[in-house]
Amino acid sequence: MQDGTFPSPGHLQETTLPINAKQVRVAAISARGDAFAADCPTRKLLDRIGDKWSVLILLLLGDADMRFSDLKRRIGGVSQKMLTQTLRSLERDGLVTRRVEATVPVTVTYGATPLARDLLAALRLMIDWAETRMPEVATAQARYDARDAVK
Amino acid sequence: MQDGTFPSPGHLQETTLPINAKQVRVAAISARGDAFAADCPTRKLLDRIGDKWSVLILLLLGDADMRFSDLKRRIGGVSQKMLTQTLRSLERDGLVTRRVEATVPVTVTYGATPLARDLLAALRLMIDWAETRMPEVATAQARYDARDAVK
DNA sequence: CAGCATCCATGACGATACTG
DNA sequence: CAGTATCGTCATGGATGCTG
Repeated sequence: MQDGTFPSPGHLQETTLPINAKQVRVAAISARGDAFAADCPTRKLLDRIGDKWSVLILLLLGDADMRFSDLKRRIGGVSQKMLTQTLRSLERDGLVTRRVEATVPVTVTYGATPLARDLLAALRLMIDWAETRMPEVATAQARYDARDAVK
Repeated sequence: MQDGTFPSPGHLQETTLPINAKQVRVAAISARGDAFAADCPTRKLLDRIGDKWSVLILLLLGDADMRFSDLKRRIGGVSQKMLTQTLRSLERDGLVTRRVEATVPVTVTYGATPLARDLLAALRLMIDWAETRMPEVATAQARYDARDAVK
């Protein structure tokens, strides 16, 4: 607590009066949401993007609306529980729409919202990087491990 | 803009264990690198991007080289253990450089590699989305929770 | 300053069984 | 078909103490 560089976490950014220059700087950044501050809600977004399935789901729904079973079939290794859970979270965040048709059995179709479509540009760039630069990462890992093994 | 297809680096391997025969077939059929297959190495990249601190670290190092203590000070809430651990992983992946100066006490400076700089474009787009669209997400959450509370 | 080693709580996640 | 409910496991990551 004596390092006191950041305002104590636990609450959303408050209207605490800046006392010194450092806090003024932090406050200025926070005006737009500072992902580096521990108490910024942006962290929640990173956590969401960071979970195991959100990105894959969004990428699929970015191409076309899909039914639950289609998503499950398309995403290798996802459990029914996690697919449901992740879809609920994405729906809650306003990134995914859920449409229910009262057929028998019931038909549920998911889609990406306009909000999600803007995010998709970034996600596609990310996946694109991952798929094209993967060999370089593998090479770097091999070299690191080799050097590590020698020692 | 979006073509819906990913460039094919053609890095299909059978090193990871498949879940069942059907998924093996799916992975084998897809001529393009398919991030949706359970055994695609791209998943590993997503996991890395997805951990709690990698993105924040990379974003900081994308702006300027930084020392360990600077990173720790700048990233709110990160523990020394996780900062070290994440930096090691990033270094192993060839995304971060580590330079040690034999001063007393020792000085360690981290930086982003060219490989990481290409990824940074995507990460910045992502953070930018998060920081600007956060209000819309918050609104969506509030509405979802309200509807949920009624029932 | 920049770590490493250890203990431990949390919760993310998978497997399984059941339902409208 | 598209879930809900429950249980168990395991990795993530925080707290703490020690070091060159």
